[in-house]
Amino acid sequence: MAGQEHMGRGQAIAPATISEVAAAAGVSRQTVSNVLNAPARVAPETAARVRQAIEQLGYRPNRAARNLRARASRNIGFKIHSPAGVSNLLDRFLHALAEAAGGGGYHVLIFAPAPVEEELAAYEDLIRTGTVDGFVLADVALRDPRLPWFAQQGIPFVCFGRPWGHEHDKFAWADVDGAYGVAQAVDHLVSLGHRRIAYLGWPEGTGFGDERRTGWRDAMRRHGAMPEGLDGSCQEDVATATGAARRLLALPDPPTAFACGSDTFAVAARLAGGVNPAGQPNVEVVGFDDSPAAMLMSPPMSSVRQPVQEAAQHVVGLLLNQLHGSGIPGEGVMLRPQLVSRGLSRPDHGG
Amino acid sequence: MAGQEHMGRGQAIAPATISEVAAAAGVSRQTVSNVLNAPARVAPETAARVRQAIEQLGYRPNRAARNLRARASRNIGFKIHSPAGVSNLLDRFLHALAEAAGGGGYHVLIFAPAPVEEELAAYEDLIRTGTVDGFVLADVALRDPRLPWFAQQGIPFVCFGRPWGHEHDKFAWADVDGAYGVAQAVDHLVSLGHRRIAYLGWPEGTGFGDERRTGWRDAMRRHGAMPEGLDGSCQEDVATATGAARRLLALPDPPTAFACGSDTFAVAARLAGGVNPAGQPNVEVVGFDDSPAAMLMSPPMSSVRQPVQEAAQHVVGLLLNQLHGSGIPGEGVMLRPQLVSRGLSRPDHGG
DNA sequence: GATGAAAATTTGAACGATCAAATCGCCATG
DNA sequence: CATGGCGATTTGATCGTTCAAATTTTCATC
Repeated sequence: MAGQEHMGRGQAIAPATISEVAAAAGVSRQTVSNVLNAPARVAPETAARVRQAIEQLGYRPNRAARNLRARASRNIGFKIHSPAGVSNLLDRFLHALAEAAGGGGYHVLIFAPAPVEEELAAYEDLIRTGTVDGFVLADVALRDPRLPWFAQQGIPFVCFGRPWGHEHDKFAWADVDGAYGVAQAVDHLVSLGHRRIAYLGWPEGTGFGDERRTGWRDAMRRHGAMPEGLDGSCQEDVATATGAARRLLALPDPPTAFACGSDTFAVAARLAGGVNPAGQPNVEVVGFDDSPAAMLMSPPMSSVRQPVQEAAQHVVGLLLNQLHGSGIPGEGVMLRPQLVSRGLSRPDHGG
Repeated sequence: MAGQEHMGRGQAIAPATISEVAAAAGVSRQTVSNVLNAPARVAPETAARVRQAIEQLGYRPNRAARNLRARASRNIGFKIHSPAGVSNLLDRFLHALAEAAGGGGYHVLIFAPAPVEEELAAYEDLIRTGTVDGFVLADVALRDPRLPWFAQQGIPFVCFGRPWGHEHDKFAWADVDGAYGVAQAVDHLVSLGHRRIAYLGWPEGTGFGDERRTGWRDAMRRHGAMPEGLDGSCQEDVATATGAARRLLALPDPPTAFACGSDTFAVAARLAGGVNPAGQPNVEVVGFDDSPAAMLMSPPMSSVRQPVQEAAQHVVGLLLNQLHGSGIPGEGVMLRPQLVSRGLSRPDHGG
């Protein structure tokens, strides 16, 4: 009975080798290898015999030996950074990344370089030792110096996020259209009856933040609303952002709603707006990232959700294309986020 | 000039091998190896010459070859699961894990088995192929069947969380004293003048949740307060938990404060309690996990913070001990969480 | 200067897989 | 019946490193 049962019970694991399988099946090493990697070359009965031996011995090809011979690790490197803010975007992305990588026979290897100055050295080390075949970058900054450096070194990589500050068609990336997302937020707020819609997000210079702000401004103009004076860009921490939102609300003609660059900003906007005697927020707020906190707030908050799963799939696809030689390093994929609308959506609001 | 400069610029990377370094330094392969792995065996001037050659060629030992020879991957496997709730505990843990592993020359390899039924097969595969040397489990359930299975298979592993439902001294683990944490929360609430302190957490059967509830009950008794009727255990989603909290608040002698099993429960308790005309919450709530949301709430919420960094360090230490033969698989480390007290802490609260 | 011990270095083999080339067996064809 | 061709299988070499054992060098001692 070939079986599901485990054979060695309780002992430390000493996996079978290809030679042991070959001996058990009465064939040579190479034939076993062919059964697994080029079944067409093997006669059907031989293949069956070999497969049975594989089952019986629980054989699985050794990864290190394969890697050595193939000069490839089948690992994707990902630098993990300390989480900040309420968003769990990176969490979701990492999960999706592991899933997508697994589909292609790859694994995700995470690392956390202790001092920042050693970051480039850490990347270089992982590549030179053959620990990973390439990288996924999820924290691309404006004019990120890593990108040209990677390219110059011939290190394969793909960005989750556009290479802001560089020519987009020189690097591989998958990203979400932030301008479209914020425009959706504005459209939603307009449909609720709002005209004075402020923006709360990062100050000029983050790339993705600038795009989101542009999305807000363009959408406002499209609706014939005036964005002037309603830009509340500031640092992404609640204290600062709450202050910025309060300043806007103290204007002679204050905003009745906020479109925000992130859920952290959105939380700040809600705090600044306060609640009316019925416990309802005085300002309508739409966040970005759809973090768990958005749903758990009272009342729940609308937020723009990024298609993280698709993004991860594209990122992995682009990287594998590069690794298998069939892809160019200058390829971009743009995805559309989706507004998750929450709340009672009654337009009898401001005024 | 031995250098920081990179040498091959723009070309695909073809790292130097140990033989090339040996040739450049005029020594044999083994001497180069010794310089790196057993410097005491090499004459000082020879070592210097070899080191210079290493620098010049940018040599880094190939990981696959090392792994093959050493029969070890120096990788720690970690199954990543979809995030849920406001807590970013796992995020923080994963970051700390990668950091701790890196300190010991290891890396963290994450994977996400698609269907749950294949989970054990996925673990087995990673071990049999030598892709990882052991596992860290951060999602140990009550009577988790993986633990005895791993032990029986001789697969090294360490749990972040106690092996509830099994004999604790049969497995390796590091965990945080949940009872102590909730007791701290109760102490804090008592010091604020509260006596009627309810508990909101998971229903019987999670292990860690049961311990936290016990911590609340024991602390209440220690203070001479009566926990009876104030246990609001229910599923961990906001709708359900809000309902449970409301039922408690509707009692003839309602609680004035809540100690909670997680920040998600705590958010629900705050929602159920509502705010007074001044915008202040009607009930005092202490959460667990100190998620970003706790700090961002208005007013900020106290929460019990787990020493994730230390936990990760211990987890890695215990695993490496097992892998290096000097550790037994039945060792546990208990850590103390710390209450992060927030808010204006004015004791003039309850009726 | 011979002797031996200790230090320094080198050689050969092995880890487990796959690639490339060689060999074997079989059958159709002339 | 020799020949060629083709499918199936095997052999030898190799990926880059480290272990174990062998060898060479150094140096103190008598």
